[in-house]
Amino acid sequence: MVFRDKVLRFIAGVPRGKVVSYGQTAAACGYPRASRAVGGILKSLPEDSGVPWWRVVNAKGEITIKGNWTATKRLQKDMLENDGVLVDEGFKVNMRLYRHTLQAK
DNA sequence: TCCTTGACGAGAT
DNA sequence: CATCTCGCCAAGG
Repeated sequence: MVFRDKVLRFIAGVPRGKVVSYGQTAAACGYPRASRAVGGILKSLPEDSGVPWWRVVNAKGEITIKGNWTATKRLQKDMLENDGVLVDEGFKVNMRLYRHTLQAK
């Protein structure tokens, strides 16, 4: 199992209405400090991956997307709101309310 | 194999 | 709260 696959699998496990941070995802995959790598993976994520990439935001709960691949801040915001997650004007979500936590603690 | 790239993060200023 | 700096890492050229 490659890091990339573990990441995708983890994200695929994030339930609707919840979000996770890049760092949290990296940690869940065994690399607490590979948050940046996670971003790199999502950047090159195939469109038909079926992975809910929009449920991944940075540690502050902010949508930190830059360019315009298939994804844009606007799109991610729509996807999240469609999930029932509130996104404010600054493209931020309240992590305290929506952060997805693993079963154990 | 070395070098560059970021959808990052935590801390200091 | 806005910036800057530095550390971390998988991927790709």
